[in-house]
Amino acid sequence: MIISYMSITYNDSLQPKVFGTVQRFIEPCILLLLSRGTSHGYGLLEDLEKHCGEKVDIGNLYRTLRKMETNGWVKSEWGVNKTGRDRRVYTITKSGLAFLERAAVSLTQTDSLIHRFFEGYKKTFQKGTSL
Amino acid sequence: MIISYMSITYNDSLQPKVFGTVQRFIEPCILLLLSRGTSHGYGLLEDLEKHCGEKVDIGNLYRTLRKMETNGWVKSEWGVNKTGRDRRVYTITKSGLAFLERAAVSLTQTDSLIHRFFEGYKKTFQKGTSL
DNA sequence: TTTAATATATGATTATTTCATATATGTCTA
DNA sequence: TAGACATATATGAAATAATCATATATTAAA
Repeated sequence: MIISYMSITYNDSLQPKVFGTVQRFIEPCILLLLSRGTSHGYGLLEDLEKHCGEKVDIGNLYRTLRKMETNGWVKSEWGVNKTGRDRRVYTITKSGLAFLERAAVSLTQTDSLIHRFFEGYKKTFQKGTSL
Repeated sequence: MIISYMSITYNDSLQPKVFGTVQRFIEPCILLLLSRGTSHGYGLLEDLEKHCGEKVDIGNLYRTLRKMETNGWVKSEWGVNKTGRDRRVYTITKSGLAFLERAAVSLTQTDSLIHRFFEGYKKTFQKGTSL
C-alpha cells in the first residue's frame, strides 16, 4: 500500500519514488473490513482506497488474500454474481480476529515510535532555526 | 529497525516473527541524530536504541549509512580515535536536512493513516462486542 | 465490435530486511 | 600472555515484501 514519504531512490533512476510504507499494513486493514462483513478482492480494493485514501496494488492485494487464507485468517469460496463474473468471497475467521487484535496493539507501538521521532524533531527544529 | 506487531509468518516456521515496521524509518532517525552533531556508526547504534527504544540491526545500519552517503544526505571521513580503533564519522549535508524535512511531512501522513485505522477499529469493536 | 469496467491471478523484478560472518583494535582479567 | 569482551566497520547470503507488467474472463455500454 502506498503511504508515507517521497524520496529519491538508491538506484540510478532520477525519478522520485514512494517509500516509507508500514510493512504489511494492508493485512489488518483487510481484516478490519472483513470483520464488518464478507467481501471479495475487487470490493476490498475499492474500500481500501476509500477508507485509507491510498492506492493499492491489485496484484499485491490478491496475493495477500491468498497468503492470509494460508495463514488461516480468512477463508474463501466462489460466490455467484448475477451482474458480472463470479467472485471469490472472503470471510474472516476467529484466528483472523485474534490477529487483528494483536496487530492493533502492535500498531500502537508503531504509532508511539513515530511520535517519539516527532518529539525529537520538534525539539531540534522548532525554535527559529535556519532550517 | 524492529517495531510494530508480532505474527506468525507466511513460511513453514511456527516461530512468531516480528514484522510491521515502517520501511526505512531508520533513515530519518539517523538524520535527526546527525542534525544535532556528527557521529559514527556504532555511536548511532546506541543512540537509536536509546531514543527509539528498539533494536537495530548493525549490518543494516552500516549499509544504510553508506547508501545515505551515495544519496548525498551525509558525508563521512575517518576520524582518529585515541581510546580505540578509528571511526568513520558522519556529517549531515544540506540535502540530508532537506530530506529529513520531507520525511517528517511524510511520516505525518503515515501517522494519520494509522490513526484512521484506529478510528475504524474502535468504531467496530468498542461497544460490548463479543470480541 | 471494440472499449471500458469489473474481477482474479501470476511471472519477473526490484527493494528491503535479517541473519550470519569476517575483520580490526583496545581493555580487562585470569 | 592468552582469552574474553566491548568497541568498531563491513559484506555475503538468504529471506521477506512490494512493485511492475501482463494474462485471463465476464458483462455492459458505445
